[in-house]
Amino acid sequence: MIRTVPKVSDAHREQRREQILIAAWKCFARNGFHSTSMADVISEAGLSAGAVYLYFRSKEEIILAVAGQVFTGIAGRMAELFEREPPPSPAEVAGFLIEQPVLARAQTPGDLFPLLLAVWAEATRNPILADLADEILGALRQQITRLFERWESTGQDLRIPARDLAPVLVSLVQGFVTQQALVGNPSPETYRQSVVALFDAAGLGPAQPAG
Amino acid sequence: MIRTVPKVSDAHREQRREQILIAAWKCFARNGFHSTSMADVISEAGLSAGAVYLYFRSKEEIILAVAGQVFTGIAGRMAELFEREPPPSPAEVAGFLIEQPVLARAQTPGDLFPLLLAVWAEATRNPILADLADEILGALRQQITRLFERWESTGQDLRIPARDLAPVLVSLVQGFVTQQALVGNPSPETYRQSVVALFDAAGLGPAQPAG
DNA sequence: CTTCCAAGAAGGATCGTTCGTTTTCCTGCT
DNA sequence: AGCAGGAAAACGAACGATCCTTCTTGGAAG
Repeated sequence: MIRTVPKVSDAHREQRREQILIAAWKCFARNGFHSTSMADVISEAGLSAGAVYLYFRSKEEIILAVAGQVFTGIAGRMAELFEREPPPSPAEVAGFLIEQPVLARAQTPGDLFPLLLAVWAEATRNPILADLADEILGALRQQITRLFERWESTGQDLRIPARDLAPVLVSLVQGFVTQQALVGNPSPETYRQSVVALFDAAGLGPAQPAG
Repeated sequence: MIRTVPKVSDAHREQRREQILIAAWKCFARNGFHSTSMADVISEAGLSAGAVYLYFRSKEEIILAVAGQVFTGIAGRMAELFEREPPPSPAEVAGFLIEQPVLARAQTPGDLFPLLLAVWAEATRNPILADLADEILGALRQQITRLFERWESTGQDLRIPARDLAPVLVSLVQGFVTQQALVGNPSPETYRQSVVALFDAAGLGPAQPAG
């Protein structure tokens, strides 16, 4: 009986997909989704057109894969924060949330921040990305909300409904990414300090751990 | 002597340009810059290809014109705030800055917020737009900074350097626009109240208008 | 009649994708 | 162990579609 055996292992196959995604990431970060051609991605990956289309069905599929990595990559970085005990203060939460994209930026193949702006813009018109953005953003807000509620349950006074304050935290991150991508400042340190100082002044600190 | 007389007045000519820009605005807000074809703009304007190219040299020129309107339109709305006497508190400034894009959104031909995301994304790779963004954002920050300094000079305590707090205010607006464009919430009222409450709690209120 | 605006078909270029061919590498037999 | 067979992977030229732009033609206004 004749059995067809995979030419290369699944691991190798997954590695090839990663190679293509990294190339696409670089191109998309540099020129956005619609100004990079498949020829750009193919050239950056050092492969041929036919090879790339063995691993991805279309350009759209590559876009969705990269955008998905961007979303889940950043969201995944936040996970640790939400498990902390005792619950950190809003000032600490804000400081942490601002730090993460900066750390992620240093580890990505292409500049994360312009790519993030491209993903947000694309999510306003691509239904699949819109659903993903809704899911990720909703989960992030909900986890921040729960963190605030836990913080309140330790006897602290939030003064603002937790679910209303969460989007403000998210804004502070999104706005920082936007301004950094657009004009390259303010610096992460300065910005984080200002935000933390604001929350401290609002009685939503301290950075001092309760204990 | 033969003199060439304009067939239509300059006013009419400017009106035609506006007609095309409004059509382009709608298309760009719906599909972004690079996913709308000139055929889309031409069709939306109810004109012919040849006619459109009588008033604009290229698609790029239309993109720059629309993006310029978006930038200067929003920046222009803020102008009144910076003239106020006595200087408004940071809480009032924040509330005002958040309100303006919402008011502008109701007056634009197409949805302003997705278009704004597209403009920001495009500004990260188009040098001309990058310069414009740098100029507009820089001016906005500087005017906010000056407003804070004036507020401090009335004896109030800002607790954070004015030039460091300004980008935080900008972030709160950018983040709100981003979240509204992505998931349609939070509502302007809820968001503005939360931000104002935060600044009030930080001693940067009151939101009560002077007068 | 002259002049200019508008129209829309056509041109030239680029794009995403496919497909026939070549190369590579695993498998099974000698 | 080494060779032959074959299937999968890689290549890259080519295709059809779409894009931006131009240019010729028609018509309206002064």
